[in-house]
Amino acid sequence: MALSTEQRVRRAAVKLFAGKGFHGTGIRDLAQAAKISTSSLYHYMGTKEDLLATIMRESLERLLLGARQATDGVTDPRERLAALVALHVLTHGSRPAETRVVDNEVNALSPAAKRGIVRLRDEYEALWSTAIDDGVACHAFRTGEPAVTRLALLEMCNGVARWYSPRGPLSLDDLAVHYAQLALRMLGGADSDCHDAVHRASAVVTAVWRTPL
Amino acid sequence: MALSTEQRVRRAAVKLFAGKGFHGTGIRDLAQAAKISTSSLYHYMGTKEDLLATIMRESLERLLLGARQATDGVTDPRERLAALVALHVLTHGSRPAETRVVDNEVNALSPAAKRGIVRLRDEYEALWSTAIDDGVACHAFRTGEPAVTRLALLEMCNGVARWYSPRGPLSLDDLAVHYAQLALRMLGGADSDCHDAVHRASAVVTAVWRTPL
DNA sequence: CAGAGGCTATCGATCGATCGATCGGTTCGT
DNA sequence: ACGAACCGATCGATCGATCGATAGCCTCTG
Repeated sequence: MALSTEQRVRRAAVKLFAGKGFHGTGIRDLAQAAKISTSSLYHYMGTKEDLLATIMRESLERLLLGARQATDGVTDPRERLAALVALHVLTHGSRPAETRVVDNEVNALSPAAKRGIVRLRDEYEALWSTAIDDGVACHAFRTGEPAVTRLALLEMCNGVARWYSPRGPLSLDDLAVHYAQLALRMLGGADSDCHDAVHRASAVVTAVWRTPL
Repeated sequence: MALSTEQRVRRAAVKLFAGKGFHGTGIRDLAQAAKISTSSLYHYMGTKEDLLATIMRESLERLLLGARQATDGVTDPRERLAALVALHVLTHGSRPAETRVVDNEVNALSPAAKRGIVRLRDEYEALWSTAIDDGVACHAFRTGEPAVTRLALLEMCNGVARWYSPRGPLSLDDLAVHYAQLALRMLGGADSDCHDAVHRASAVVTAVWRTPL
C-alpha cells in the first residue's frame, strides 16, 4: 500500500534530520524528499521545529511505552535490567534514524520544547535507575556509583544506532543478547542467559512501533 | 596572558560548534564570540568547513598521540585497555567541547575532508582492537564478539563528554577509575585496581593538550 | 636617516544564494 | 458550496563569502 502524504513527510524528515541534522536540513530538502512543494509542507506541519519536536516526542513515547511493557511484572532486577537493555538496543538497532534524532538534536529545540522532551527522557531513565538501585539494594548488583553506571550503560546502548547495520554478521537479536550480557557483567553479575528477555523485548518493540500513537 | 586572536577564534568555534552544531553556528556568531568582524574571520581561517576540519583533525591527533604514549611499553592487555579507557575518559571529560565536535559533526564534512578524519579515527580505534584481540588471544579477556565489545566500550566512553561535569560529586580521575573497572568487567576480567593506569594517563592528557601541534 | 615598498591585521559594505515562512490562488471529492 | 489537499510566486531575513580600503609595522635602499 502506498504511503499517505503525511507519512511521506514524516519519514523524509526523520531520515534527513538523522542524516544531516536539523539545521543541516532545509525545508526544500524536506519537500523534495516528500515529493511535495514547500508550501504544501506547511499543510502537514507547523514550523520546522514543531515537526522535529513531534518526531522526538513520538519516538520517546514509544520507547517509554515499550520499556514499561517489557518490564511489567518482572520482579528480578537482573531480568528487569536485561529487558531494558534489550528493548533499548532493539529499538536503536531497528529505528536508528528516529533514535539518532532523539539523541542528537535535543539542543536544536527551543527551551520550551526542550523541557518537554527532557522530561520524557528523565521519565525513561528513571526506569533504569530504579532497576539498578533495586539490584544494588538486594545485592544482585555490585557498583560503587549506580548513577554513573546507569549513564555508562545508556550511552553504550545509544551507540548502537550509530553503527549497527543489519547487513553485518550479527542479527539484531544476537546483538541485544550480547549487550544484555555486557550490562550484567558491568553490574557485577554472573554471566547468564538473556534470550528470554530479548525475545520478549523483541515482540514489544514490534508491537509498539506498529501501533499508531 | 591574553589570548591571541587566532586562539580566540579557535576557542569560540569549538564552543559554538559543540553547543549549537556546525550548521547551527553562523559566521556572525563566530565573529561575535571571537570579538572581530566577519571579514577578519577569514584572515584566520579558510572556509567555515576548513575551520571545522582543522579542529577535528587536531583533536583527533592529540587523542591518538596520547593513546600511543599511554600504552607505549605496556604489555599486559588488561593494563593497555585500562590505559586506553582512562585516556579516553580523561580527554572527553576535560575537553568535552572538542570531543563532542569530533563525535557529532563528522557528517557535516564534505566527503573529501571526511575521509581524512575517518582515517584518523580508524587508526585510533585500531589501538583498541589490538588490545582487545591480544587479551582474548592470551585468555585475559572473554568475549564472544570482540568487535562489538570494542564499539560498546568506545560509545560508553564517548558519552562522558555529553554528561560529565567537574562540579558533580565525582572527580575526573575517580570517574576514569570507575570506567576502567567497568571496561575490564565487560571483558570478563576480575576486578582490579586501575589507579596507576589512570594516573599515568592523566599526565599524558595534560602534556598532550599543552603541547602545540 | 628618510622614505618607498611590502606584509599583517583589521574593517564596513556588500555580493548572490539560500533560509523559513506566507500569500492568494486552483483543483478536487463530497 | 465547502473544506481538504496542493502549488507557484514571493516575502524579508540571514547565510557564507568577498571586496577594496586603512592603519601600523618591519625591511630594504639610497
